[in-house]
Amino acid sequence: MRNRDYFTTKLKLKPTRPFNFDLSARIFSDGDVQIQRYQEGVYWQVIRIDGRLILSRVMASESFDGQDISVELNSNQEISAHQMRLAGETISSIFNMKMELRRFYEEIRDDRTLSAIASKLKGLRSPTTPTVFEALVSSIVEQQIALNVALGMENRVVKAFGEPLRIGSAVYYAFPTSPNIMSATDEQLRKCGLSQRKVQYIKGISRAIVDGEVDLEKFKSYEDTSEIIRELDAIRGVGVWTAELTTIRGMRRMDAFPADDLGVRRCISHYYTKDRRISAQEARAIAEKWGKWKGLASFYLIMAEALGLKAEPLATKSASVEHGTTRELS
DNA sequence: AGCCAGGCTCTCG
DNA sequence: CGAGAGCATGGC
Repeated sequence: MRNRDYFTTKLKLKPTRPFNFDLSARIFSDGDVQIQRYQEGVYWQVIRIDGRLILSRVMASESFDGQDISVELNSNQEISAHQMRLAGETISSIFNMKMELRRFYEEIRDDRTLSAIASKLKGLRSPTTPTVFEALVSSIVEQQIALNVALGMENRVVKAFGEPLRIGSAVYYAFPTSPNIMSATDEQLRKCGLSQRKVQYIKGISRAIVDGEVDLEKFKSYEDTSEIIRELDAIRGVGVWTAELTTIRGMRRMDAFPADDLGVRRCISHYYTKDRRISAQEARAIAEKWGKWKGLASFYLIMAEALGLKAEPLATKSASVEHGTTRELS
């Protein structure tokens, strides 16, 4: 369909159950309106399909249980059926719609603390970036500094080097590709707030990708998550923490467990040791019960803390989650 | 004002 | 080879 100066088309998605779109998208409530954001029931961001930019608007669809999803695509060129299918897969991937959440809930059944939290966050998915590159770059920017500070820097980088897409009177930006980053000067990247070190890491990785020395997408086909972490860790600027976050956020590896992460440690100590600070080793011991789902379990704890869920909720209050903005964690 | 925040590398001893 | 300095910005 032609709408003024751009094309628009719609498609539907059927996530595995249970799926709570509002809860899963809420992490993007504070997102930038020109990059990715969830507001008034609609999530939007630019995705790249066949090298072309498409604005995606995602919302709950009418279905028997209210868990199906409707996506509206806007582009400057006609969108083929093939591209629609790819766009659907990308959106499905962003919200982890194919993840078998029920397996996770079964696995943690013996952990009453986490089970209580999970029952209040039923249907929550952890988000995934469309590319491994995006997860890796974001994680590097987030090293050491406060999350809100890092997110501000990331948004500046996206607006400075990401490709713009004009839809109607609005302009949106796609996350920069490795060639986009490689062609940026150090000074330009520094102006986004990055340290000289991080500029070197990010440009070095981008150059290695463009030169064909590194292929981040290939890691998705690895069977062993720890092998991915080992190889990522060998890259300059990437340590174990960055590698773990990259596998979780960029490859849906829910078995990775970022025990060194300050936020994860804080959440575990909040819900398991009455806020007594714990070592990475203690954190690992507690996480042992979560089996192959340690990464998702960590995400649930972080969301629980962000939403202000009580430590020992058993019974009384309803399972509804208060409306409120949370910090963007993806 | 100064310290710390979801690390990592490089340099010393 | 272990310990420590240095780094970016913003919130407290």
